[in-house]
Amino acid sequence: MTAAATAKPADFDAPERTKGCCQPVAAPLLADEADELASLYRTLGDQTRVQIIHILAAATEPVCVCDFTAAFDLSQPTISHHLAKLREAGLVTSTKRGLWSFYQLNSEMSARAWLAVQLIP
Amino acid sequence: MTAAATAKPADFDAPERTKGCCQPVAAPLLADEADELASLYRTLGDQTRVQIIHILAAATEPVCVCDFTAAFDLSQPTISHHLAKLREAGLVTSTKRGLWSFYQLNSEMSARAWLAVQLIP
DNA sequence: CTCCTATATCGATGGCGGTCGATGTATACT
DNA sequence: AGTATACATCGACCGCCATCGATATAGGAG
Repeated sequence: MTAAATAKPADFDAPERTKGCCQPVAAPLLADEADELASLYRTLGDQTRVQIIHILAAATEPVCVCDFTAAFDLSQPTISHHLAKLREAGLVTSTKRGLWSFYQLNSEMSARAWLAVQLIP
Repeated sequence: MTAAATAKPADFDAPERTKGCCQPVAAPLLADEADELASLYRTLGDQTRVQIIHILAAATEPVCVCDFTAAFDLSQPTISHHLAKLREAGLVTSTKRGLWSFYQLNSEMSARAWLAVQLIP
């Protein structure tokens, strides 16, 4: 039997070739762009950092580090580590005020990052 | 000197308390919701999976696994692993057709996942 | 100056995940 | 039957990262 004569068992055209099935696919993203995107997602791929962003998004003023250490059942170095990750990713900024550090969402973050952050309620 | 008498060195009100600086912060997200969000981000936090989503978003028909193995410089089990991750996350669906498996974006993925996927050009 | 507090940084540790080769499974062809 | 192909699964390895205790830094209080 020929392939063309058989009824199509699904609703999309199967490749006609009987050997190999390769169709042309979209050109890959530039490695830099794909890695930058994946890096953004990876930054947000941690429950604690999601909660930190949630708190910052709801705050009307910069939030003190001590408030984060009080809000999570984690050590102070771990909180500092997560805040540093968010800072390095450009998602938050920090200002020192005496002994305290205050964090807020970075108003100048990339549009892409802003959309990603907005998924957090 | 009293704290109230000093000029404010920044443009937001510092906590008046001299001991501790804790302000009320937003109630944390439910652990399940935060973890689900972080899990979604983590699924997209890999360059290869970003590229796979990019290819699927540009495709007009389901894409054969062999096209992915041809598009990446990775072993076939690794490609299968990434596709399985995307499938478990509900971002893609697969259909078998003879020897071949075809993948496409899951048209029924959650609204949140859809927005996250849309960040990939 | 001396002590205390708040935060950042350092080093070590444990676990998760990307990767691969080997193998299993199912389908097609002879 | 037997063979070949496409894909999934398994087991192991290895690097990255979240976490912690310990320490450094720096600013305020006495």
